[in-house]
Parts: sequence; C-alpha cells; structure tokens
Amino acid sequence: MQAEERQFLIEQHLQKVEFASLEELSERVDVSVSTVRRDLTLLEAKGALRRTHGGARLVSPKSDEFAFTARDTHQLDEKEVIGEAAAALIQPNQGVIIDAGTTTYHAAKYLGEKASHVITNSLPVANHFGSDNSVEVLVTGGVIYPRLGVLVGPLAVESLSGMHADVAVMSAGGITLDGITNSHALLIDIQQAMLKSAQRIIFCLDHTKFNRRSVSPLCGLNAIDVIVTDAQAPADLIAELKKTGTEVVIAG
Amino acid sequence: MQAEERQFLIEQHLQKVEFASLEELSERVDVSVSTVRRDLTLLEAKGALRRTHGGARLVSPKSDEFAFTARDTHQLDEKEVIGEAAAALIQPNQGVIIDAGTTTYHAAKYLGEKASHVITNSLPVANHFGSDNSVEVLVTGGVIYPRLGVLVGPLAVESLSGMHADVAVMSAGGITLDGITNSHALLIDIQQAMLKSAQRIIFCLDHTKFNRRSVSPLCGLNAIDVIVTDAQAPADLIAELKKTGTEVVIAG
DNA sequence: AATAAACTTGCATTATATTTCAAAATCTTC
DNA sequence: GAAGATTTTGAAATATAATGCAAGTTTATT
Repeated sequence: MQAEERQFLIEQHLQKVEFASLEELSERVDVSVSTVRRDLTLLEAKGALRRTHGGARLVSPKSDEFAFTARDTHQLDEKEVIGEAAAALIQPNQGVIIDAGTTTYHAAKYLGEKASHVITNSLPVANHFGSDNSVEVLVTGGVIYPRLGVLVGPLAVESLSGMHADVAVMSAGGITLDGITNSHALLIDIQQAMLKSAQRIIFCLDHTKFNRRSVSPLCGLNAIDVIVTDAQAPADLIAELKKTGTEVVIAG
Repeated sequence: MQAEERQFLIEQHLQKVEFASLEELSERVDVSVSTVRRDLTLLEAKGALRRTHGGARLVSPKSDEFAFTARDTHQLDEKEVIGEAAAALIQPNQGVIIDAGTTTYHAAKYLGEKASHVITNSLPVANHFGSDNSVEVLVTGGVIYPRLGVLVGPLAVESLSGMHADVAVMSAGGITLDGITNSHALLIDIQQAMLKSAQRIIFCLDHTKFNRRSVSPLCGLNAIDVIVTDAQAPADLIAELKKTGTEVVIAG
C-alpha cells in the first residue's frame, strides 16, 4: 500500500471514530506502529488531526453543534450587537418570525421572553428557545440543510405561508440599491414566504453585506421596513436607503 | 482507551447526568479512581466541569440543551442498549421515522448513516443528525413542547400525514395486553400519524413501561411489529405478546 | 470531637514517545 | 535492466509520560 493511501485511510477512519489508538490504526492499515506514528505526525502538521498519547483524535469533532463557523471574534461581536439592536426593535407580546443565520440567532438570544410567539426555520434558534416555556416557538417543517441547521424545502415554505407574525427578523447575503440578494436558492422561497407572512420586516445586515450582490434576488428595498447594521456600513448607501423610506438603525 | 477519549467520555456522561461520583466514572471508563481524579482536575482547569467531594458536576446546571437529565445512571444505560438494539433492526437505506423520547434518541445515535432518510419531530434527534450530511433529515413542523424538545400540534400531524417511511421507531408511556398508552394527548395525534405513515412499527419500551397504563390510548397491539425492551421486562407479558404475533427483542 | 469517606502526594510500575540504526523498498542514473 | 543513492520502514534502546497503589492529610457528617 502507498504511504499516501495509508494516510488517507487513517484520516478517513478517524472521521468515523473520532478517536483511534495506535494499535488500532496499525492493524487497520497493516503497518507497524512506528510507521503509524510517523504518519500521524505528518497528518498533524497538515492539520488533519491531533496526536494524543496512545493515538490520535479528530481536530473538528463532529459531535459539535451547528458551528456557525465564526471566523473571527471581532465580527462575531459586530453580529452580536446587530442582533441586540434588532431585538430591541421588537415590541412586547409580538409574534416574531426569525430567519436562519448567525445575526438573527443573536437577535433571538437578546429577545428573551419579550415575544409572545416565535416562528423559525432555524434549529439553533429553536434550540435556544427550547427550554424556555414562556415563549411559544413554532418550528417550520423541512429538510435540515447540513451544518447550518436550517430547515429548507417545500414543507418549510408551506408551513410559513399559513402563518402570520407582527415582525420578521431576517438576514441575507447582500444589499444594493436594486434590492436584497441571497446565496442559496433554497432559502429564497422560504424567505419570501416569511416576507409575506410578516407585517414589519427587519433585516440584519452587517457592513460586509453592503454593495454586495449574491446569486439570487430576494426582494426589493420597498419590501423592507428597517435595516439594522453596524457603524462600518458605507454612509452613502445608507443615505440612499433612507431616501427610499427605509429606516436604518446603526447598532453599537 | 486513550486519555483524551476517556476525558471526552467523562465530559459527555456528565452532560447527561449532571453529577457523577468517582466510582461511577471510574467504572464507566474502566480506569482507577486516581486516574479519574486526575482527569477531573484537568477538565476542571479546562472549565468543563466542577470537582466536588466524591465526584464532579456540570458547571452550568441550567443546560439550555434538552437535557434528558436522567438521575438514575443505570436506567440510562438500559435505554441506551434498547436504542442500540432498535437501531440494529433497521435495514440499510431505509426511511425511518423517529419518535420523540430518550430511548428513540439513543436509537437515532446508533443508527449512524444506515438510514437513507430520517423523519422526526424531536429536536434532539434533529440536532444529532444536523451536522451529518450523509443522511437526509426531515423535521416535521410544530410547536416546541418545552424542555423535551418535541414538536407538537397540527403542523406536526399534517406534515407527517403526507409522508411515508419504511420503519417507525417509537416510544410510549405504557403497555398492557389492551394496547399501548401514552401520557400527553398532544403526542397521541402525532404518533398515530407516524403509525399510519410507516410500514413497520418498532416500539422501544423499557421494563418500567410494562403493565403500566398511561392516560390516553395510542394503539392496539396488532399495530405493532416489534417491541424492543430490556432483560427486566416481565416474562409473562412478553409471552402473551409473542402469542399475539408481536416480535419481541430483548436488548443487552 | 470522632469517624469515615474522600483527597493529596510520592513512588513503583506500566505504557507510550522519541531516537537511532539496519534492512527493505523505491527511485536515479547510466 | 543493474548499481548506487535515497527514502521508507520496522525494531531496538532510551527517555518521557501516564497509571495505580499506598502513605498520610484533609474534608464532611454525626
């Protein structure tokens, strides 16, 4: 067997078992433990795994929850304050639709028990309210979009169409003067259903979303009531948005 | 077993039971108490838990997860083996409906990537498969029943009625010769929809459920194909069940 | 304060890592 | 295709870390 193939097998096996001893791996790929050791040091340098005493373990344990793959802490803070500001816009006892996404998730966190009922297609949001029995949480049906924990598909759209809410807290991939765009076509249908079902539309968009155009168009600017963003959002576009009658909230 | 894996298991176990004694942990991971002590000091430094006299407990006792906080470890193991046995009954590439409940959750865990698609109204089950993109997971809509993380209500029933699966892995509150009963009326509708949508019905019922009658009737014995239970289930009732043509699997 | 259980510390034992080296396999070069 | 160089491999020896045990010490409980 080739060294490369062997290392690939080791990597693959670890994906399944998360932990593996040297003995185990040595038997599996039929080489001495010495060689496995060497392979492991190489794979560790490559970043595929972490060596431990007696074996190796996966770097990114799959047992983790939906990692919203937060890239850097700084932007995470931004998203958090945007979420907080969005939550502040909600009146007590309103019905709130919460879209899937990191920022909207933070909005959900800061919402506390203010909303009387919450409608969402995001599993992380659902989980957050799960242990809270003061808020009625309605989860749309749908197929789980892996890693993000979003419920997508016809069932999600259907269940949203039959509902009504006072506010929708949404997010998207990009905003220009032409309107709002998003990356996944699967999400568009669902978000449009959300837009229809809610009276007031709040979009959470950090500054990186401004002047960016994603794959699919979601809606025009006239569909939006409020945009919540951070201080770094471009002033010119914000001014234009305000001209069109959209309320803009700068968080932080 | 290697140190890292052991510590991971300790952490994981504590997630379930909130508190565990040294003896308990020592037996569980099969090392001396001294080693467990050392592990605990490490994990405490990491912030994963808090050492106490005689054991360790979770740092955040108010786990926002759907903790099936089973105090009794022994029964937790029982439910786990029942779940494992139930999962073993599933053929590769089948479509599986998974009911809400501790035992069925364990079945989901042991199911791995065997099922081609999974239908569930349980948030813990949905979360478990969430990061796994080899299985298509369909979540029914519905209102979250607090603390348990079950989706209930008309939306859940509706979404289930339109579906079909090869097998349903179910649980309930009690079983007698008259049939199966469950506690929450809200769940009954959903479970009946599950029964209709699946070709083969597997019920996971630990011994405590035998000869017990819960509030609402769910279905007769003829609706069931297989019952998975543990060794402590009463032999006489099992014999009677077998007479009626129900397959009974004793796990463990 | 007495007592039993649980904790800490130090040490011998065992397991795992690293280093080193010779044999085997692979690759060059002609 | 063969001789030599290079890399890879497996096995020894040595170094390091983890484990279990037993000593004495501390902590909870009556």
